[in-house]
Amino acid sequence: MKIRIATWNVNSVRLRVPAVERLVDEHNPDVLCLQETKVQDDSFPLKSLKSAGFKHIAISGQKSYNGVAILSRLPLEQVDKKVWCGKQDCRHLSALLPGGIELHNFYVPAGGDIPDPNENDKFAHKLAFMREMADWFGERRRKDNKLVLVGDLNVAPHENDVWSHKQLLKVVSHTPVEVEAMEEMYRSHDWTDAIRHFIPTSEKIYSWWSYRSPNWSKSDKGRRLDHVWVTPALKPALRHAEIVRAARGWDKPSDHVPVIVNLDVPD
DNA sequence: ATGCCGTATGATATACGA
Repeated sequence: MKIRIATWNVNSVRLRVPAVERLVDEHNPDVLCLQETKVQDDSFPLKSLKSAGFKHIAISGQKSYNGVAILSRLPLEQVDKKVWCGKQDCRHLSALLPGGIELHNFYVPAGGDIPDPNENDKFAHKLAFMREMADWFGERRRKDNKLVLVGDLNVAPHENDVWSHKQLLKVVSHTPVEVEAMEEMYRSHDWTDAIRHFIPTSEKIYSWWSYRSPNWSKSDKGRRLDHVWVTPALKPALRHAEIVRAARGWDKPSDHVPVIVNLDVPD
């Protein structure tokens, strides 16, 4: 069974319905995980997105901040959300897909400006969130677990996941303590970074470009914050990965672009 | 080091993003 899974931080789903429709037209994902939907569940644009082809939709949203959703052409079972760091802040949704694939969609806290957990509660929250993720998956580690973890993880781990490793070493998203926390997450279930599985670490790739820099493409000061990971049981199923860079240049763009992975799972 | 811009909100300034 072939399945095409995408993740996209849309920065307001209500403003991005036309962009989602365009992604469907041009890239046709079977499953699309959204972050930063920024809307309460009763105002989610359910009808428009069902019309776009996603019959099965799971949402977890709140007013103004955060919010995640899973849009799917395929049935979703065992939809669940977990409380992380004791907060009900709509940063996670999971569901079981056909083929026994357990999908987890995350929006990891951005972490604020100051990369010091003693001075900045948001940075402390980010590190605690990542450690809790590592612990949670570590406790559930099984050789045959078919897990896919996607989302805006708000960390660009490799040197070539940012436009300038040296200039971003003290900038939240690329600091050594965050990279170490992410490596602890990788180890928790021996995850494979599906994007870097296909694109060597020698090549610079990004999934986010700030709204604040005009001429984002020419200056190209991006970071790779959006990820798709799979557990060892799914590594042989990996077929293709792509980052839809062009989406940053669409009308009314998000500052993040979609990241898509193809899997071929034995029936 | 700063500003740059976009989004949401009992809004016309503020919080947040990263």
